[in-house]
Amino acid sequence: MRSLLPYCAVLPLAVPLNLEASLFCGQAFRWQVITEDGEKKFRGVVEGELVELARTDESIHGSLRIESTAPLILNQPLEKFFTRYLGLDDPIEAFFAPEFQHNYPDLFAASEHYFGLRVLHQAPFETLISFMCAQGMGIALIRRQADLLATNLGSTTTEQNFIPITAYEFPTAAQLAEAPLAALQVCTNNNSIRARNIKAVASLVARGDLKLETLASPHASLDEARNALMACSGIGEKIADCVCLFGLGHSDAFPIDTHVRQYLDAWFGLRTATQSLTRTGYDRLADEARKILGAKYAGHAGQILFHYWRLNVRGLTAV
DNA sequence: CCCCAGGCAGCGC
DNA sequence: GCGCTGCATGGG
Repeated sequence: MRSLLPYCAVLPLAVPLNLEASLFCGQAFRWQVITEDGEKKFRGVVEGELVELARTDESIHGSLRIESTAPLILNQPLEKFFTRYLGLDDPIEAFFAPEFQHNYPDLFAASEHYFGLRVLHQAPFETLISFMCAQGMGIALIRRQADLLATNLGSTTTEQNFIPITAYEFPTAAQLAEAPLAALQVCTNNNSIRARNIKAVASLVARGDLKLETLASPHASLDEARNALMACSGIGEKIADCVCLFGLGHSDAFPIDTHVRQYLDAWFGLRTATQSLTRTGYDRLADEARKILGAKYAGHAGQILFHYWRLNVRGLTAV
C-alpha cells in the first residue's frame, strides 16, 4: 500500500512514549486518531503541513514513524522538530520530585502506566487561541472550533508534489485581527463574547503589544507570563496556565480545572480544592500542588496524574 | 427540561 | 480578599 505522504522519517525512542496520551494531554486539538489497514495512526496539521505519526511496532520502547507533506517543518528536519514538539528531550525522570516518590509511593506506582506521557510543545499563538475556546466546552466542541478557525480563516494548501492534500494552517494573529466579527463568531459556536475576545487578543499580538516570544520560558518567569496573559479579557488563571505550560514552555505552570481539583482533594486532602476558587485561592492551591509534586516540572507531573485520574479512577475516555 | 462541558468577569461585602 | 451569581452555547 502506497503511503499517502511523500516524506518519512523514523524516530528511535530512547525512552517510552504514550502517543495517545501525549496528544491528548498536550491539548493538540487538531490531531485525530485514525485507523488505516488495522494500524492506529495520529493525523494532524502542524505548521501548515499534514503529518501522520505511527509506532513502527507495538512496543512502547519502539520507534516512531513520521510522515509529512514536507521534509522540513519550520526549516528543521522532521526528527528534530518532533523531538521537541513531543517533548522527547524533556527529562521524565525529573517529572516527579524524589520527595513525592517517597511520600506517595502508591500513587507514584499506580500512575506508572502513564509515565510515557509527554506534554506537547506547541505553537504559542495557536495554543493561546485554542485555549480561549476551551471555557465551558467539551473536548469535541473545542476541537471543532480550532478546526473551523483553520478551515475558514487560515491559509490552505491543496497540492504538494502532485499529491492532492488539503491542509489548513492555523490563522496568524493578523488574519484573526482582520477577520470580520461575524466570520469569527461562526468559528466560536456562535459565542459573540468569545469572538470579540479572540479578535482583541489577536490584535494585541499582531500589533506587537503582546509578545508571546518574550513571555516564553526562559525569557520570562511564569508569573510575568501569566500576568500578561490574564490582562486580556477572556483569559483567566486556568487558561493562562494552560498557555504557559503547553505553548510557552513554562513547565512549572499548574493548570487547575474541575478534574484537577477533584484529585487534589481525593489524593492530597487539599480540601480547598472542592470549595469555590477565588483568584488568590487558585494561586494558593497551585503553590501547594507545586510543593507536593516539585515545582520545576509540576505541570508535567500534574498531567500524568490528571490522565490517571480521568481514565482509571473516573472511567472517562481519552479523547 | 435537565445537566454537563478542563471558566471568566463583575458585583457587593 | 472572599463568595456568590450571571453568562453563552451545544450536546446528551
